[in-house]
Amino acid sequence: MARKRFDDSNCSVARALNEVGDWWSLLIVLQAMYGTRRFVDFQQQLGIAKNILCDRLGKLVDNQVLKKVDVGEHGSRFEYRLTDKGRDLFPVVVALRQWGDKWNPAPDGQPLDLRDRDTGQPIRPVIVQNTEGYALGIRDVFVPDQSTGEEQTS
Amino acid sequence: MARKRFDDSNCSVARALNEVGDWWSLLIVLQAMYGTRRFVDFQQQLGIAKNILCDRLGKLVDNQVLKKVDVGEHGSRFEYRLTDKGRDLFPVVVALRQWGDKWNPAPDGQPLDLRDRDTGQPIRPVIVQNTEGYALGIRDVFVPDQSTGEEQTS
DNA sequence: TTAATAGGGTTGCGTTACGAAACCAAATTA
DNA sequence: TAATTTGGTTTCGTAACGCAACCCTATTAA
Repeated sequence: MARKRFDDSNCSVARALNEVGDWWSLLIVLQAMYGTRRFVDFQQQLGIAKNILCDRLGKLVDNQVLKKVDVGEHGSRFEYRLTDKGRDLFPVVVALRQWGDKWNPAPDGQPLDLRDRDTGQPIRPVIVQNTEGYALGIRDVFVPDQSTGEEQTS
Repeated sequence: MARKRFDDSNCSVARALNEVGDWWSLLIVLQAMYGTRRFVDFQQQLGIAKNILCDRLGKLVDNQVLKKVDVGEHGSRFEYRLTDKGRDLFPVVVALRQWGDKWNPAPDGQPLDLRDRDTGQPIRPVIVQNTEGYALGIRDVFVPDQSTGEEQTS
């Protein structure tokens, strides 16, 4: 049977995964954040098959994560650029990177650290915060019951 | 040919996606964060085929995102519980949820909001921050050149 | 004490997606 | 005019997905 889709799921995580939840899409977005814009560059930097890249770029454009721009310059006719929606995946990608660095450190070297362009300082770990900015763990949050507004035990 | 794997990739995002980058794994982790622990509960709440669930739970246990606990109580013999590594995916999941809520809002209702158990206030959007706590976008960060320590243009 | 039920899987099998290589076409460049 | 480059599409073998059916062990009900 067909692979399950989550387009109409009432879970926003599922809907998000429906757009960027496959093997390649997030990596393409990551490359785009590094500045990659052209088809061949994505292909070479990711080592992805062209038909798959084609498919993913198309879907990402359909989902408005990327936009396809026609640039009539010297052989490279199109560029794929991040939209605001795509750029908004920055915290997701950074959080995922930090998780990977922490729990599956690269065998051969130091983790890639991102730094603040202004100060040159490393960035903070991405965390969930309450309104005062304090870190929250899983047990520190709850989902309010829609009907009563009361706290419910998870 | 075999599906591409990223086990030994020097990119930590790729290594992270290798563990939780498929359609179901992150949703399983999400359910676990909601408190689900037993096989049948995962199955019913996610609507996932049993063999797929079996496979994913096994991989998540192999990757130490979940741990399988033998509980000899009244028919339910095993529980799958988050490890510290699994709990550390909290910011990733929350960031993904917020992205999904923002850009693909549920057709039928309000977004699920998480609240601070202590104050009852909604949580903040997950962002990337510099050492002072200020928000950073893609263009505000750079990857220092390993050899020189100099800033490089992205 | 046997039968029924529930939890947790495994097996088969058809459908779909993935991925490498080959092929294609428009636009440049040599 | 020929050779490249960019951006694709096609073909086809392999791997993964997903449903249904079956299986085994404990527990509960009759």
